Amino acid sequence: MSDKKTTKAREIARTAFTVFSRNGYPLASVEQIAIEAGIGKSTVYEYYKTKEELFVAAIMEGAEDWIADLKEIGRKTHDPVQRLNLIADLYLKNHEEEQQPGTRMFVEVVTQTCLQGGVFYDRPHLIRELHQRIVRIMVDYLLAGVSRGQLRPGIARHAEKICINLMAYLDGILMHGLIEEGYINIREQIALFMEQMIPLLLISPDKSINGNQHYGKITE
Amino acid sequence: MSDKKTTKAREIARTAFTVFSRNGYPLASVEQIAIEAGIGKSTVYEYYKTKEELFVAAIMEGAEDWIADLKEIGRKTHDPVQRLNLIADLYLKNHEEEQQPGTRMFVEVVTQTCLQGGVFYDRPHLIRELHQRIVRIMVDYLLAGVSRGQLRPGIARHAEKICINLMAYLDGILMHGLIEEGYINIREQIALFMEQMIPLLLISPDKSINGNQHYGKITE
DNA sequence: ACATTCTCCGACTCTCCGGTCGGAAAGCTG
DNA sequence: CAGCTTTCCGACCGGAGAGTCGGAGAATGT
Repeated sequence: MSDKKTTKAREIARTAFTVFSRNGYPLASVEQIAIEAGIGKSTVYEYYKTKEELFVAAIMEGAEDWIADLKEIGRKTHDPVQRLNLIADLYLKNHEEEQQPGTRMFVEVVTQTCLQGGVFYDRPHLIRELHQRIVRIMVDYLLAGVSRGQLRPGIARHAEKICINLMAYLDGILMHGLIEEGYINIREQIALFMEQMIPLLLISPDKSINGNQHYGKITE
Repeated sequence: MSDKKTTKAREIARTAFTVFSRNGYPLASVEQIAIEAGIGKSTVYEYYKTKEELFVAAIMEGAEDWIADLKEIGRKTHDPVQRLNLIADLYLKNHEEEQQPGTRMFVEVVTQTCLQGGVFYDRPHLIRELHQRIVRIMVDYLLAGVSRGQLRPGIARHAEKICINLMAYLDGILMHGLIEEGYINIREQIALFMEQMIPLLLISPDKSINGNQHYGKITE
């Protein structure tokens, strides 16, 4: 019974995720979520006490998927450069997905975290913990690259900063992609960025040999 | 009379800007804006037909300030590296300002542009034009740097992409700053980024001489 | 001082939506 | 089938806020 209940609760949270990402928290009505989940509005309240609680559940559901994808990369390859490129691909995949729900939800999270009266305004730790779990995974990838002798030892000290900067860039470019849909070519933007960034991390100063071939050369 | 009227209209738009940036579009009530502007709610409607129209005016008011600051940089110095660092400083200033209204408004603009029912959802051209004006200014700075022989000619071809990437990064890191207030040191993050980025643009491969001294050395 | 216009706003309406409640339907037990 | 529990939901409540309206009061003109 309780098992059945949590399954249904997660189902509702998934539907909620799509509706929240499409309309944003304030404009997404519980009724609309209920309709798309094929249930009555009151039924939603059997599973979640408030709209806020439902939103938190929806975010957590989405975040766990994201983190799972990130960890999957670590299993797919042990080459640090490959890993970085796959991370960029993960963002890119999000961008190319219909409606870009992931990016929109990221924007929504930022809004709800920093705005007075936002859902996460009084629970910033929830978001911070997610953020740090993600950073941690990426830092581990960089450090593993140093251990394997492929990345410069010097970056170990800045590993966290580097990862945060990478995330910031990728989040930022996807947001610009939302605004300038069709005008900016996100794939090329990211390719250029990675092509410039990765050589800075490599142990060999000879970029032409170890350079990033993942997206093909962009610069001359 | 008409002159007086536009002055007051702009005054209202400025107040609206602070309220929208603090509470976000949906939660900011016209009444609250009226209170903070020291006028009655109905008076607001003398100047703006709808809440949406007021929001657009508020955004435009803020954007013009931002663009003016950006142009000011071009007048202050003609050194391209200086200019880039001053652009980063402009973002940083925004971050260090109380409440970070600029960043919040950027988030709000993204939300209102890409969400169904958002204010700019049906007028994406307004945002796109602003975006392109900003990109254009930054591109001109890069091209001027190439002309003066300080930046590599090769970047001219990618100037727009480079500027968009820089903006994406800066916007992204400020957003992460909103989430992780106090945990991430934005100044150091940006310093690291600029320190890595600028040498890639310089004509001389000798980074130790021409390197970016603006924030001081971060890497070893 | 009177008329006219302009600026302002208090009080109202109307709609939307989060959340509740009481009871119907379905499922389980014996 | 009868009794009990669990799951569901239609109908309602209350509050918030966008936008309206009619008139008060100030400013301007004559």
